[in-house]
Amino acid sequence: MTADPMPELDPYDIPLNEMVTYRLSRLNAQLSAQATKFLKKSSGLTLTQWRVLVILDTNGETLPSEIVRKIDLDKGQLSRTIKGMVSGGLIDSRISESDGRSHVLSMTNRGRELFETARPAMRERQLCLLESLNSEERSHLFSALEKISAAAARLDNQE
Amino acid sequence: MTADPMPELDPYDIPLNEMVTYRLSRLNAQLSAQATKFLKKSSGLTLTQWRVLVILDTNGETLPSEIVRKIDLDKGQLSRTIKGMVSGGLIDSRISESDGRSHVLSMTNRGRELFETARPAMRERQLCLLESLNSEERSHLFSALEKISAAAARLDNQE
DNA sequence: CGGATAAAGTTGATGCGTCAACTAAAAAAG
DNA sequence: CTTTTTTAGTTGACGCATCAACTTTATCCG
Repeated sequence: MTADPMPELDPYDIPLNEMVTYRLSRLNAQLSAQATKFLKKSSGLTLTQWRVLVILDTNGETLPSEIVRKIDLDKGQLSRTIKGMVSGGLIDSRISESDGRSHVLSMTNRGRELFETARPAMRERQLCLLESLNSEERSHLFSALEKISAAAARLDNQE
Repeated sequence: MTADPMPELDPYDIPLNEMVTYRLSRLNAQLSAQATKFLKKSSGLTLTQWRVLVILDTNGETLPSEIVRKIDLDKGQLSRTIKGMVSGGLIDSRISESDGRSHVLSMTNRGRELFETARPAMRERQLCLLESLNSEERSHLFSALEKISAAAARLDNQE
């Protein structure tokens, strides 16, 4: 547990004791800005709209509550996103017959069209990112992310 | 809070065709929400305010433009953050004598006080997160993040 | 059955992150 | 010394992320 050389850290220029968290946040910002740009250029979709369409594509008719569970999206944010997508004609929403609280969502033709427009670039991008790591590196990465997440969860609980 | 801790990956039809990016965004969300909570509880500082104070602590008097360069913060966001910090008495801002455009920032006593209040918990947290990985895992992680970032940059450039 | 409880969504507030248009001041170019 | 270009910072707009309060509808349970 001695100090080990961290790549690219100027000793006197380390901002926060935040190296790990800071790195993650920068990379995430870079990636999501890029995804946003790709989507905007190809289809005008936002990232959240895209994610909703991905779910609808794979699952068919879906409830907002399922989406919340699947991608851990805040239900408030999702509610607003859905509102926008319905009024933009990307999806339809109808009240479930079996549960008056639930809204059944489905893709419209227009939604499908935009989705298919965006898909190739998104797929290509995903592939390019994945291929920058070999499978060992990838599994190491996922394992490290998992460990950090677990450590964070422990911190949350011990409070 | 994840629904599927590790969604099964079908290499052909990737579920959220976003595995890497999605994972990173979730972990980042978890970490930054936690940092926000820690700060709110200990000192009432926001994450950005905290980062600015960290810089001022390490560097002493600093210009906004330097902060932008150091932590890659959007200058608009920084401008607003500074405005709030000045009006909250956390920092002082005076026009530079050598450059009428530049604002020299410095921590006030109150800013220092809040900073020192928050620091122990933040330090402890950072340590706990770092210690969840051994030094080999850590260097692998950083290297993987670097590779992904480079791949993303290549994608940006080839456009 | 009827009251407590939980789940599905909606809405408001706040912070973070990015982009673009703008002002003012400094530096470079001519 | 003026014109042009950069740089510092401000402001507005939008999307993403979280939390909290609230309404409506289902469900649990005595």
